[in-house]
Amino acid sequence: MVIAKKQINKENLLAQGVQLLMNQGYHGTGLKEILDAVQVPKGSFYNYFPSKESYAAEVIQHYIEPFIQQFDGYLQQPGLDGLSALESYFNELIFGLEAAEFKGGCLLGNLMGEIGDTSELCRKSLQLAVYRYQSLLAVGLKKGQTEGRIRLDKSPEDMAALLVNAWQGAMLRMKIEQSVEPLKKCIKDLLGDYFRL
Amino acid sequence: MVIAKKQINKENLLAQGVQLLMNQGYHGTGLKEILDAVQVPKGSFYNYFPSKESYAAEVIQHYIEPFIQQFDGYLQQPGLDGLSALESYFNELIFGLEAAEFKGGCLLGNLMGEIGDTSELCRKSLQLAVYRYQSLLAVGLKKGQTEGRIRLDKSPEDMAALLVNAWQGAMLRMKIEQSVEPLKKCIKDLLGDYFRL
DNA sequence: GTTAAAAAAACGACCAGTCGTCTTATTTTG
DNA sequence: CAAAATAAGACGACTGGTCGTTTTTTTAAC
Repeated sequence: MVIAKKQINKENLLAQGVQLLMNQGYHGTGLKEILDAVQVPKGSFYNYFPSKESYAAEVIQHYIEPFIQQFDGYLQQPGLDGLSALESYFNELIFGLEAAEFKGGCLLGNLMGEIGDTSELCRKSLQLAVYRYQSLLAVGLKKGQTEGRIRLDKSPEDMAALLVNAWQGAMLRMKIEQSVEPLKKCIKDLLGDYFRL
Repeated sequence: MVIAKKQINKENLLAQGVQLLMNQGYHGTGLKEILDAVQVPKGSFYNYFPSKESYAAEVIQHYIEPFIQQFDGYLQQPGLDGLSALESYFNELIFGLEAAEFKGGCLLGNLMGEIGDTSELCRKSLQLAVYRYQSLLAVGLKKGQTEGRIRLDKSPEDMAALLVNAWQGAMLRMKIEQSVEPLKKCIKDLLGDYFRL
């Protein structure tokens, strides 16, 4: 099958884009670098994507999916309450970022800052990705509320928004401090204190 | 005096750099664009700065100064307690960002994401700028503590760090939502609730 | 007239995107 | 069914232009 090969190429392009765009940014990454890495000829790129901008918009969606799956895994785990699921999930993230030596951070945060208000296409894609992510975190927080572990006087959505925002900021701090300490403090402040019943 | 002209040129370059780097990012802004804007010939750039990277590192410091002055103004204002100083300051920021139609956001946040872990020079500059800013916010929080308006069981430094992080995240959200709502919620959650006694 | 600062010109490398060409599928026709 | 016609996909060379930086020339200061 040739159609399969095409899907594989596209998948490879997206996966490589996640890595390169996260580490070097949108304007800091050339198409050639991406194409060389996945051994796709320059001329073929535009058979897969109409433009670099549209490609980046797809990369954004491709990036967030695993995170949603990962947290959803914790959420579905029987015998694990919502608050513990959140804690376990973020601890795993922190562990991974430490192992990766704080490289890259979050593609969403990086691109929001770099092109969040200059590329309409990417802005919409970022909006959707963050919304999906935040909504899922809100589910975990709501579960924690019904289980009596999380305060009830704040809406899950509002708490999720604060959690996402503080986490994004902590990721930026991680990058310049070269340490996961900001991440740990962020989770401790919110999940370990502010959100707690 | 010719030395004065040189200082003016350098100042103009830095001021223009703040605007362009904030709105378009590091890799998204060419030297030519900056130089054209302040009418400095391209060949002259390296009489002012050794490299683009070093220039950006200086732009970062040039960016944060007014914010420090602005908040310090509120802090010095007699009859204004620490918590109110923080609230007034951030409300003024929000007002300004709304008037500017959410453009740019925060140079520090944007550059932390884009080049915070690829340019060592800028990393150090960002580190210093954030540290200075956060320390000043901590002074305001500490003042609020002695005045009995802010909780005492958390250190001013830790609260300032959380405030900076959440604010950075809220700025990113502002850019993609094209709304100051995230900023308002961020300040309300932290200054209006979590930090309060 | 000598020295140092300023600016023009030039540098190779790279940018996103397009070109015509060649190869492979798909469809049409007998 | 097979052969011919057509369309779609793959591809590397190339486009004009811009990148950050360096070299060379011009200008200004003393």
